[in-house]
Amino acid sequence: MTASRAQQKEKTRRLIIDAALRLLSQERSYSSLSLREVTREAGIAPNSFYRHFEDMEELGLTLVDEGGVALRQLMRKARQRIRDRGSVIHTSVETFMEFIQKSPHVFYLLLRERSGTSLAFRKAVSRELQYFIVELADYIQQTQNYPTADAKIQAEAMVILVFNAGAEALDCKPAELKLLTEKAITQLRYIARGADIFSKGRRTELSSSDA
Amino acid sequence: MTASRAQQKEKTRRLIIDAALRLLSQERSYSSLSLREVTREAGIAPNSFYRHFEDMEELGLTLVDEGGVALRQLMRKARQRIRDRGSVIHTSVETFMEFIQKSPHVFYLLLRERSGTSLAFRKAVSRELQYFIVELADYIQQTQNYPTADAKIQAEAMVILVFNAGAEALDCKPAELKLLTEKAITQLRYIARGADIFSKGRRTELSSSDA
DNA sequence: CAAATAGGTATACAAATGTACGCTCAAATA
DNA sequence: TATTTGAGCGTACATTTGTATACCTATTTG
Repeated sequence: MTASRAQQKEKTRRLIIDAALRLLSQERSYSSLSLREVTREAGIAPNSFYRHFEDMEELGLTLVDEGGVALRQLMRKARQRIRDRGSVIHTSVETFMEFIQKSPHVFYLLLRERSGTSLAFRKAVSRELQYFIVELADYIQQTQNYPTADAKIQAEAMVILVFNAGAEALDCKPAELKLLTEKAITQLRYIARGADIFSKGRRTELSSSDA
Repeated sequence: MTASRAQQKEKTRRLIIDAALRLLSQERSYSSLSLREVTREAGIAPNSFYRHFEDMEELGLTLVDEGGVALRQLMRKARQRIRDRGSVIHTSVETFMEFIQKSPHVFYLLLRERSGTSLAFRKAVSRELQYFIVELADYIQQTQNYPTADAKIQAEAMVILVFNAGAEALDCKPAELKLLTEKAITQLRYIARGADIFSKGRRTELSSSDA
């Protein structure tokens, strides 16, 4: 029952990843973490870090990827809920807010590195958000059959606003959380409505030229 | 023609402020600056820093305040332009994008500290953004006479989207900048349109109960 | 079973940081 | 004019950092 070398290594790797994630908070950004700090928290020697990651940047990108996975799981859950209860906007926003409450550490990372100092990080976070945006745009396009470009612009605005609401949620008392959620929902409804009006003209143009 | 003591002190203070601002870039956040680094850039001794600021946080908050002043100047300019050429949305977005091109250092600061690790910083940036939001909400309320709460929610969404477009602009080639601006304008139009539809019902309710 | 491999550690060092202490000397005050 | 004040500097020190080098030892390989 001795663990294989690969298994043991993976285990330590996870120690590092979890330690880094644990250290993230509203008062602590990833870029402010030192290598030694992470290894200390993980309970290993500083040098052991290098057996798993080239440097802190590589670990960071790994964390962003992990965050992306968590986000996509969330997305799947939201889709399920939408099928069950209808109301895309309401369900999406609420699911996202629940996610932030449940795993804030991941959100700290994504929120900050999205506008951080490392281009690699910014790109990585942006890539994760694109999954959301594309998926949402698809949904919009299917149910409303807008032009693709319009749907994407709309989806992007929505994701940004929800993300922003999440950021605000971190600083607010639980009592205000509901209000905040409602605000985001209202904003998304504005967009949905507005985009609908704007695309209506072009949509009919398209269908008549298609016909 | 010898400088008074107070004048000299103010001069050095500016050296520090300007040095810090100069060090900010897409690759360098305020929180990553060291006190020594700033004084080195300013051309003074490390210890002299303390004659002007308690610590780096105090300097940072000063910078945010300065940034706020710059923003409000910009806002005034935008208002003037709107009077001249009409089209609130188009003019506002373009003015803001010009600002980011012209003084990106201030924007680096606001962008990052808005979601940074210091509550004091987050509050400071939020306060600066509120000026924008309130002003915009006032404008909306006056020209469209919506309920106050609705106007504010709408204004907030708009400011966030413009701010976000600014952040994206930092990473994009000058050629793509125009496209990005147009995207933001479209998003704001969605919101304006959508909010209009939504508030229409309530607006008539109000005026009939007033009459 | 013997040899090679590789995850983990201990020690060590140069670099950088925040800041305490004490000094200088020009401007302000009395 | 004599005294006080305070901005700016130089030195110093403890702390933390990333990482180079060498070593140990359990697993894997031949």
